[in-house]
Amino acid sequence: MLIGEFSERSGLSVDTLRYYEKIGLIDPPPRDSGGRRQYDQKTLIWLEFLLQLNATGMGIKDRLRYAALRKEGADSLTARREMLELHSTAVAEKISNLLETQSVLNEKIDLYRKMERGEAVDPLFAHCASGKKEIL
Amino acid sequence: MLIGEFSERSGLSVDTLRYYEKIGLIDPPPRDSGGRRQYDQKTLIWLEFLLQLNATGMGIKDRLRYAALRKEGADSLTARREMLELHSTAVAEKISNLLETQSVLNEKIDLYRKMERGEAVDPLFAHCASGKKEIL
DNA sequence: GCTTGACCTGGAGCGCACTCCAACCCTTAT
DNA sequence: ATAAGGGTTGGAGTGCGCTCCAGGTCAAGC
Repeated sequence: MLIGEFSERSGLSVDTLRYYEKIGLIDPPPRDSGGRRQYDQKTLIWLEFLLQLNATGMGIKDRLRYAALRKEGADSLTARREMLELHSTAVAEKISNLLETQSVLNEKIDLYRKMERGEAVDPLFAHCASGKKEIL
Repeated sequence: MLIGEFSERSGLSVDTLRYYEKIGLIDPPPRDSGGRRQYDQKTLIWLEFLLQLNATGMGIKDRLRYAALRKEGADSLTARREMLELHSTAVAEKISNLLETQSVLNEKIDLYRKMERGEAVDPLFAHCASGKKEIL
């Protein structure tokens, strides 16, 4: 599979693919007679996993580290598991933060609805005589 | 309250505070006789809300837009509510993506545990005669 | 044989969100 | 009076993660 097709399948731009290769996230694939990159299915699967790490907020440096461990082979199994466990904890934390903040957001939305109906006044002005002006 | 104290209370660096002022996220506070910024409690509350938007992945541009609406006063109430609703939906999506990816992560961790105990073989090599080398 | 279009390289540029710096000014304590 | 420890400014620099570009090569179809 040439880079164009690989790009479509992975959802990454051609430039990004070459960039990932340059920085070492994916191995340089073999080339065809004309010097063009020939990607295979395995690389796609690997890349998709990388993208999931990415989607959960793992930065390039850590993905690089993970990729480097993977290249070391079976010896790095435990190290990789530990990395993933750490990351999983971080993701869990991120999720709970998001949940918490989302409830703040929804409370604010409710407040706004009430204010729109004139049923509430901006809390930042609740102590004032006139509750007309709002600032939240 | 001077910028140093405000910085500590908000958890933002002094530089970031001045940066936020420069780009318009927070209003220029009044100055004391010596030209030093004097922050008040309200700004702190507002800033904390901004930080929550930030924590849920709202970029500076959108926070700027929200800040601009807020400056318009009560007229922008509905617009702001709509912004928050959109954002809340985005956050919900983000949460569900994270949850999904987290389960992928945990499956992988389990697989690694099994591989470490020799109870499993790398799926990418399951079709091979020798399941010794692994690549996941 | 020529055009078209996808690929190649190295390197520059970009947008975000800060972060740091030099050079200066005030206030306060000694 | 002076030195320390805040504060001020404008502007440059940083790190991340791409993204774009010029100028070139190659393969396949008409």
